[in-house]
Amino acid sequence: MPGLLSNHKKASMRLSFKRQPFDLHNTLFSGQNFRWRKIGERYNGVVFGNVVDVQLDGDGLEFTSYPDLDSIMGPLLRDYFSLDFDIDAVYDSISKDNHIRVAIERYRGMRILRQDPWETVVSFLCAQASNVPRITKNVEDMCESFGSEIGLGRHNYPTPEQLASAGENALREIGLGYRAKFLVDTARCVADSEIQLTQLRTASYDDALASLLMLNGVGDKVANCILLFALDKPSAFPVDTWIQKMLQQWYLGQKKTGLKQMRMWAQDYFGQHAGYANQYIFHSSRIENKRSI
DNA sequence: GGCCAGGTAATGA
DNA sequence: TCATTACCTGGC
Repeated sequence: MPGLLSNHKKASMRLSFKRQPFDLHNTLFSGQNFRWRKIGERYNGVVFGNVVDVQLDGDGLEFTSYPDLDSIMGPLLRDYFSLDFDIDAVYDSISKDNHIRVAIERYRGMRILRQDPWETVVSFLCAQASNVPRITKNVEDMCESFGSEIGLGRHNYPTPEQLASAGENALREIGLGYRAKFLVDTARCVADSEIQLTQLRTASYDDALASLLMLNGVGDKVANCILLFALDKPSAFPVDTWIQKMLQQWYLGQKKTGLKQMRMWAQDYFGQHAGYANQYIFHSSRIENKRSI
């Protein structure tokens, strides 16, 4: 159903980007965010409290938004999609060997989104020991049950206050399992301003990591996802089971090292944009694995 | 019908 | 510090 928003807004807006590679599909479906849906040639998602509908248009991104004006959403989406980010410079800096070069070549243009900190905390608390279909369902159910309705059939993430007052049992009822307690505990911390997530954008990597680790249910992996996808920490390097396997296969062999040690090794090896290397290794390993099943 | 998921916290050595 | 294990639930 293309033109989903056409009853509400006829105008659309186009954001151009300067001939840098941009792979919209793999950006939206590489496990950074779980709220985008492919509808025909277009992508429908919820960002900044709006239902947004986007499509690639040559070297530009065409979109419509509801309820806010496109002119307000334009700059926000330009930032969200990192359209002005010099991705080629990053490729140069992380191209340390053929493994990573092949991964980059395969998914050239896949970008790391600059997401809302709170939403990213919630997403990756839901993601632990789970899988993409289930995470997607959990997140959507949570938004429908506890988040405010926008219209066009979509809801916002619950705010920290909404999630805290929902309570652990209600979250278990919609299938979050043991993650329910982590979500409620963390929501309370944020609602009570025991942690200022957005301020962590200007903190150092080490300080922001230490702050996030104080949240119940946030360990090294989840914290690094939040740092990379929402808190402007390009060297963040989340080590999950996929990354672990690939690092062992490509670089470290089977010798046993702790996950944190692997993370630090990779940050040292790939440098200040290690997070981009992580995203390409993760995505290619997942696609490869799917093919072999 | 099991096994294992984009982990973490709580144990016990 | 390091290795184990319980924890919810649902894909596959």
